[in-house]
Amino acid sequence: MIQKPPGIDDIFPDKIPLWNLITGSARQSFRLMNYREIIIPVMEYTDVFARGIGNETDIVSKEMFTFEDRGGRNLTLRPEGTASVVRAYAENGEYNRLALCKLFYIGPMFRAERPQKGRLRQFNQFGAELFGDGNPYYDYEVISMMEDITDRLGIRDYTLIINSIGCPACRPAYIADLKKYFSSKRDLLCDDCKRRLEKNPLRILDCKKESCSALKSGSPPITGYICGECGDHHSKLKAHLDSGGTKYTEDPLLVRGLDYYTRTTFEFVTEKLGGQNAFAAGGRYDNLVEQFGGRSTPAVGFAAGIERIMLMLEGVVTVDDGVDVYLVHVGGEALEKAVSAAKLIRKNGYSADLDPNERSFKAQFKRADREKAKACIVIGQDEISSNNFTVKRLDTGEQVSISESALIETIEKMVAR
RNA sequence: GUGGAUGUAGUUCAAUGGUAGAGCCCUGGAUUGUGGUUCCAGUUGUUGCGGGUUCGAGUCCCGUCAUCCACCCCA
Repeated sequence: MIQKPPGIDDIFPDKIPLWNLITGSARQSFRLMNYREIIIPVMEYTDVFARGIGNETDIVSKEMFTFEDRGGRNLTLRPEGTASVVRAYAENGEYNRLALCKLFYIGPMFRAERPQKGRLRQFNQFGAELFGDGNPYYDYEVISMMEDITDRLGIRDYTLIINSIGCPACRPAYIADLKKYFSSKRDLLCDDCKRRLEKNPLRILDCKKESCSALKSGSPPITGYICGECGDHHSKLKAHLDSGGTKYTEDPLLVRGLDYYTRTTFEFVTEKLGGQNAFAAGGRYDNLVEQFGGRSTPAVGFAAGIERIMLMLEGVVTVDDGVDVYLVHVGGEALEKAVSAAKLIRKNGYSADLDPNERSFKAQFKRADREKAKACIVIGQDEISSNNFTVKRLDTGEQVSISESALIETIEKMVAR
């Protein structure tokens, strides 16, 4: 038996209603906020991610699907969306000129991690990016957009965590002191953190080892370092969140695994996903467009994991999408009548299905039931001779005999919920 | 990448080292034109794969692949 590679899943029809509910809610929310869709490539030059996300990050250093194509180009399957969108935006002069540019995307991402609950090697994200304005209102806008999507989906059991990690003007002093602090405790750190101490001391704050966690409380809080402008930005964001009625928790220890963030970072976390507690996250990245060779452009955005949201909604949301009409026929002549009736029904926008084999009424009704049909049309000897249709509503059992001219009207009544 | 657990019918699970089974699902039927409930009957297996031990392996051992969980990391 040929199998799929590890961590790569098929999504079968029974999951599609939930999938559509989630992506549909996201699209709806994006539309209301005036974001427009962009479809970005599934692979890029490796450099897009290496420079965008940061060479020292785990994503780039050990989680990418990277390969050489036949022309000797070094390509990578995208591990996230932001770097690609920024590359597309910076590369396209038309869009790069715009004073303000709001984009969203939906699609698969790839990371070569060990699969487990809520963590796949190919997974899907939707996300939004805004370019061209550093106003903290827009940090609020993308956060509230994700809040709106969870709201539409009926997700209540989550926490929004926010933080400011400063900017290139103020962060270096913080990192320097952080390094100083943890260096004095070096012997107590785990091996990973000893390495982080050299390469990216901020990441130590993300370590979940108890021994390292215990040291965090004594570390200098970032709040004491961020400059006036960053502080002002952060309080304005909080003011917007407050007036929008958005609940949040401040966590000065929230640092994210991608190097490009400046000022605002945020995460939507839940207890429901086991080890993988974040289902959406994002932040501001004011220097990334410039890094990609575009003109200096402030930007902010977020991404959400569709499969993780599906996990949260499983069992809570049930959607059934059966066929509208199932045609039951007996006798060769009846089949032809069923075929033309089915065509008429579909022409009027209702789905219709039938079994072309000569099977008993009972068997066909059973099939109709399994297909979750809302109504059946019965065509047998009686209907042939009277030139009528028998239409039966499956939930109530109500049944009527009508002429072809009344067929669509009758179906409309029975199929409407 | 590290650690632990688990792989038997489509599915959920049984089977002291001694002939591979059950529920659900699926197919058909219950006096031949009506589904969902009920009753009856029936189909379904290279026991993940490859070695080894044994008279004999689903069961014990080794390897391998995959899944799940945790670490790690992140959406």
